[in-house]
Amino acid sequence: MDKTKQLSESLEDYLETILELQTLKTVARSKDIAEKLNIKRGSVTGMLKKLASNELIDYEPYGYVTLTAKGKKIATDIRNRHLVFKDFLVRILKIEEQTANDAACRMEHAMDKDTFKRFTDFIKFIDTCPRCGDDWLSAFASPKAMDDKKASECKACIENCLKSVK
Amino acid sequence: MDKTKQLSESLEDYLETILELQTLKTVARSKDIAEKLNIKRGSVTGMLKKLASNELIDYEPYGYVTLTAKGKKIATDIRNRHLVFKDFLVRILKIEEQTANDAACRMEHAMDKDTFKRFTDFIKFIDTCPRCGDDWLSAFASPKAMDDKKASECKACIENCLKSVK
DNA sequence: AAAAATTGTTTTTTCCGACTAACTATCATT
DNA sequence: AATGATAGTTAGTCGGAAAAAACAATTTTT
Repeated sequence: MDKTKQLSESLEDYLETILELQTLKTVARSKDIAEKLNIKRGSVTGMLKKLASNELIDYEPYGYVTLTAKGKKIATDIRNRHLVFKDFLVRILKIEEQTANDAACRMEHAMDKDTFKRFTDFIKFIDTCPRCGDDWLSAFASPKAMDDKKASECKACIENCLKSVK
Repeated sequence: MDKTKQLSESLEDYLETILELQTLKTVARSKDIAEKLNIKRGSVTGMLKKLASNELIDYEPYGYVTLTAKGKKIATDIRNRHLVFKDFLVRILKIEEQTANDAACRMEHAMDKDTFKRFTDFIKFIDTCPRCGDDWLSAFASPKAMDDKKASECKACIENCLKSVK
């Protein structure tokens, strides 16, 4: 069992899709996989075989596809990455839904495990540290955020922040 | 001139590498490109032809490779993305140099232009807003960052922050 | 300038992941 | 149970990107 072996982005996407279908519609059908991934039905079979040969899914011709424990772990992992990046893009950077989703789809493959962990920690930090509350987030989101600010404004802002944590 | 045409990640990596070599060693040699990208010499030639046919580099067999204006713009763009991500990973998330570099290599292809702009704005915001100074960064970096904090600690922290901006 | 070493190219092969088209199994309807 | 519709599979092809091996040009060394 070679833990160092890692999947192509493509195979990761299949796993993610299968997980999604499996939870959404209780079962993953080849046709739906094709639809979600925007590829043709015929392309799916071969990939399913590949996933099966890696013991990531249970699959036999004409049968339904289900994730193995191993496959589910990976799939859940990737979905999680997707959600974290999308959340970051939408909630913090204020990127529009669909654009964020597309970017998240690519970002989810880009970080090693440790780096991703660190990233999630950072988001959590932002979400819990009182020095970056909602007002802070909106300050960034506001159009004039990047303009020069007078020190006085900053002072007022921090005083306000201080009040809210008393 | 089809502006919507976009390059594969692979071709983008070639451009980035050529730019790097060009600035580092004044000239990009096929062999060095291969080395940087960890591929064999023989694979480079074909890609150079492709880049040349897209008018992104000036290239003729056995000659040196240089970026055209068009190619240089793209290359600079990508290098910029690389640097921004790497800086974020190293300076803010405190990821180790080499790991950060690898992740940046992948992230640099993942965001559309607007999303990336927004990301850089966010970093700039973090770097200029007095509510997130160096002490704030270290607070995240410190091992106990993610532990629960007493409100009193937070209060003291913000008071400190306030002082420094007076 | 000739020999040797280095660098660049060509050609052929391989792998991956998709497509098309034809075929087969399964399901739904009557 | 027969018919047709839907879903899944097979087989062959293609494009992209890299590899390997053989060859050609260019430098370097002497």
